[in-house]
Amino acid sequence: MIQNTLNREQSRQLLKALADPIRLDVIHTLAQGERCVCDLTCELNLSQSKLSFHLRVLREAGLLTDRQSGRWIYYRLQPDALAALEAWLAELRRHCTQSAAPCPS
Amino acid sequence: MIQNTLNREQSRQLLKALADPIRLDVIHTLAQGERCVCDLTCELNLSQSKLSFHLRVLREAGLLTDRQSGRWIYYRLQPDALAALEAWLAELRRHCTQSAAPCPS
DNA sequence: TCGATCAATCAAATTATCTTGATCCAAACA
DNA sequence: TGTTTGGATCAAGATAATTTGATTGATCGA
Repeated sequence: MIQNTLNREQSRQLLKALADPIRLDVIHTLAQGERCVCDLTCELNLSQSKLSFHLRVLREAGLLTDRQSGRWIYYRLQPDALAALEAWLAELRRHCTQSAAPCPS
Repeated sequence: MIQNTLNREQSRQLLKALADPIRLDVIHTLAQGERCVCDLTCELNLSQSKLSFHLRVLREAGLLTDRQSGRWIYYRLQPDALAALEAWLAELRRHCTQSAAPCPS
């Protein structure tokens, strides 16, 4: 990921992709290292097409990349995407804390 | 917010709450400071019940707090929630980057 | 080449989320 | 007290996301 400031739509996609229990499981599993799809279906006990659906969401959000080797496809995490989201959050927070003056009661 | 390590469910709620364009608009508006609901409906051009729905999602995720003054209800951002999510992401990323050894091709 | 395996994709069914309009409640003011 | 206003909530309908099972294409081994 070249840019480190996400636009609104990119950050929204990342947030949405992460806001799902199954996809968080995938993320946590891949945090331990690269896996092929068939390993993931076993470890996470998911049907093939279900996993494939969630992998696509994560991939399209930029959180995962894949590579093919023979008949297997390996997925791995893209920690840059997490870093970018973190930076986006930090930026948002920076704006927030500047002017927190309450309205007069 | 007392704890600064979110559990899985809390972080998922935060992520989901933020993953919506209208709610991001609300967040950005409140980043400029506290507002009452009627101001928000004007500024964001939303119907009363629609805004109310989204405010509830944000409030229940811990991103907003409200206070009543007379017949108005003022909402304000809870930057701690953003900070907590940031910390959660950082922690996740820390786990990721440790063992990124790819499978043998 | 044939059969088996890995994994993406599609359509249909299910489930979750959002929107709309109506109703209700509390505070304020006449 | 009666009326108005700000805002939450509810039920019904609309839309979006997820799940399931079937199909497809590619790769590999026999």
